[in-house]
Amino acid sequence: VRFPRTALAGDTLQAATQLLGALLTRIGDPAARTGRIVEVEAYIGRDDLASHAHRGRTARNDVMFGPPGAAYVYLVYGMYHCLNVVTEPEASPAALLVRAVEPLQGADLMRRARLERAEARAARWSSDRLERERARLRTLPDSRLAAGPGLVCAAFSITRADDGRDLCDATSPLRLELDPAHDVAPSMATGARIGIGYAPEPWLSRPWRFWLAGNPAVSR
DNA sequence: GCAAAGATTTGCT
DNA sequence: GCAAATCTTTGCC
Repeated sequence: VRFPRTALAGDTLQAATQLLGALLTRIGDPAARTGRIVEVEAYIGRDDLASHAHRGRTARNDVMFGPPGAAYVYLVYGMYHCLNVVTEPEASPAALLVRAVEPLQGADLMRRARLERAEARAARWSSDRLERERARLRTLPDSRLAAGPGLVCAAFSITRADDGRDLCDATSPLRLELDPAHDVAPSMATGARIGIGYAPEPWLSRPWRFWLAGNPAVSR
């Protein structure tokens, strides 16, 4: 089922409750990778000192200032990509960081994507380090394949090339889908955002992280 | 131009 | 619990 752009066009905290439980799909040929979004974080407006938008519009965060439904993808710590879903109307910079996804389809492809990423980087590694990584990935449970924002992008092969892509377009190779049969309300939990120690209060403690309590794919 | 930091993940102490 | 890995973006000179 198509994910309605209207669910992202308004209040970001409201949108978070819609995005939680939705499906993220990467089209492949012939197989696709699909998972349920089980953890998100909201970054809202120029005032939010934890948000990339707080210093205004730049080349990197440009799509945050654009229309809702676009993918905002950036590189953190020089090695991990993070996927955000842009919310709120144009010129109102806000987004939801996709922190964790529970694999539903194509977990084998996600595992392979994680492995290929390690192999691509292995040129500068010792041979036993690569071997250890291979062994670790072999025994990693499916539920941990995308259990973190950097891991979501590794498992779904998301890079800066996907920045700006329309996630609400039903023909997009990377897109959102609604799962009407799934009700997240009973297990939804909220808390402070993670990894924003640089931000002062009250932003540091804003309960803008949402997750499905008890789900094995939630980060940490 | 250059220096510093970062919406992370992993492994070791 | 702490530090390393790794490189783009940003801010300041």
